[in-house]
Amino acid sequence: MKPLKPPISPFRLSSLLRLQKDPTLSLQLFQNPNPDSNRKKSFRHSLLSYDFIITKLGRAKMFDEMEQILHQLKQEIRFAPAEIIFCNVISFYGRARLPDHAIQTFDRIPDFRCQRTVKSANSLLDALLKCGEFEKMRELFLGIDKHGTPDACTYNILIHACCRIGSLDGAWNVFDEMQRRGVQPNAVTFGTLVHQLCLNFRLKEAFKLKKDMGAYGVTPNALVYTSLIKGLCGMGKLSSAFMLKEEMVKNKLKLDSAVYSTLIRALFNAGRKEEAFGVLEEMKEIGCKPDAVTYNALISGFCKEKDFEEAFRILDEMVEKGCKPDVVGYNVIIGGLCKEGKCSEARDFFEDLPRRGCAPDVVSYRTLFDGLSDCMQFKEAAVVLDEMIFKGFAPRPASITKFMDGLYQERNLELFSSVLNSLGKGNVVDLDTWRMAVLMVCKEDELSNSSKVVDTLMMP
DNA sequence: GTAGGGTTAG
Repeated sequence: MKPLKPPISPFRLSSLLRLQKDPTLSLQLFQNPNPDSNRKKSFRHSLLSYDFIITKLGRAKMFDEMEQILHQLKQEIRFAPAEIIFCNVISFYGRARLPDHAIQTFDRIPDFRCQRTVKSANSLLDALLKCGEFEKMRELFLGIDKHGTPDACTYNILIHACCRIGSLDGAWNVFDEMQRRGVQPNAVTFGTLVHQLCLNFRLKEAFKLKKDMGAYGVTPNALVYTSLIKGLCGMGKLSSAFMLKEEMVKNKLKLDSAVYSTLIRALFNAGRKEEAFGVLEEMKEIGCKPDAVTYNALISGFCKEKDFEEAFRILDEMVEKGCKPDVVGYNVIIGGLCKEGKCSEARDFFEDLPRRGCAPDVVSYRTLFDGLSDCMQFKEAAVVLDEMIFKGFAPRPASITKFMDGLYQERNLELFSSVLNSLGKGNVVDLDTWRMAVLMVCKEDELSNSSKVVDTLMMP
């Protein structure tokens, strides 16, 4: 007879949950902590366990399961959950572009015997920003006093929102407004503004702001420096960028992989590959581990040089060094191969992604679709299109136009009609593209006589 | 782990 395992304690469960990487296994553990036990008495989960499981499910976008746990948490009268749990849930929904879910979560916080403060309001503001719901952001901000006094974080999100819509003037207005309200700008405020100035190639103003920060009692941190370094690199001022890196060292700021990835990319773009390897060496010397972004910069560099052998070698090196290649790196290779007309190889590589433990994302599909389309491999492109629509992704409108135009040039009526069908079903075509397709059909007698195509177009 | 930076596509 198998010896009975002693039942697991809530405390032990929470530490198991913390260590469990797989969200599905975590959920099983949470729902059935004592599989051997016959006791059907419900397990008294700790608040920490709830916290862990909700975070894991949210990160994995397993929202139905997460909502189920939240429902269970609501029934627990033993404790009142901390607000941070809801802040996290709101930001998960924001990242997943589900603004209504984010709003609902915020509205229901009091049902959990938890007091809302400006923190969850800020989380919602940021989630709405990520979803591009600017009108809803405005609404929330106007009524934010119900939940607390706007703090630096609130204003920083608003500044970020202004930057997103390209209004630096608006950002400065918020910057002034926060000071009128007695809220001091902090490192994040300046980091956001400097970054935006650099994006707009307004380096001079960015550097002036870096200097002016001191008057607010804020010193430039690594993020401010990284923005400036990237800005300089973008203007081709590499030696200034390197000088800034040395200034970071002088100011005892830790150099991280972000700084180095920027420099490596810039060196490759400037055709100074050898120096890029020198930078990589320096990283090793100071104990800064290259991460996926660093390696991706190298992969991108090699792809631009059409040196795919080296690009693939970097992938191997990543695996060797224990750095998991990510979807961005794979997308770079797919795009690079397509650009060189090697779209069959790109497709083979794309199909190999699952085996390599990577799920293709919307960029992977779009890149491959565009590549096949450019190579006139319309049949293959159509297969990719169907698959991406099935996955809930959509091609860029310009890609569809180009693709349909190619089919039209080839007089490939059959594929034209079946693609229209897919596009209609997937509901991924905007009105302009649809109009263009109709026009193309009508212009072509041979095609317009085909009732099959007309039927497709008439479809609701 | 309420907010800001680095790699891809556009």
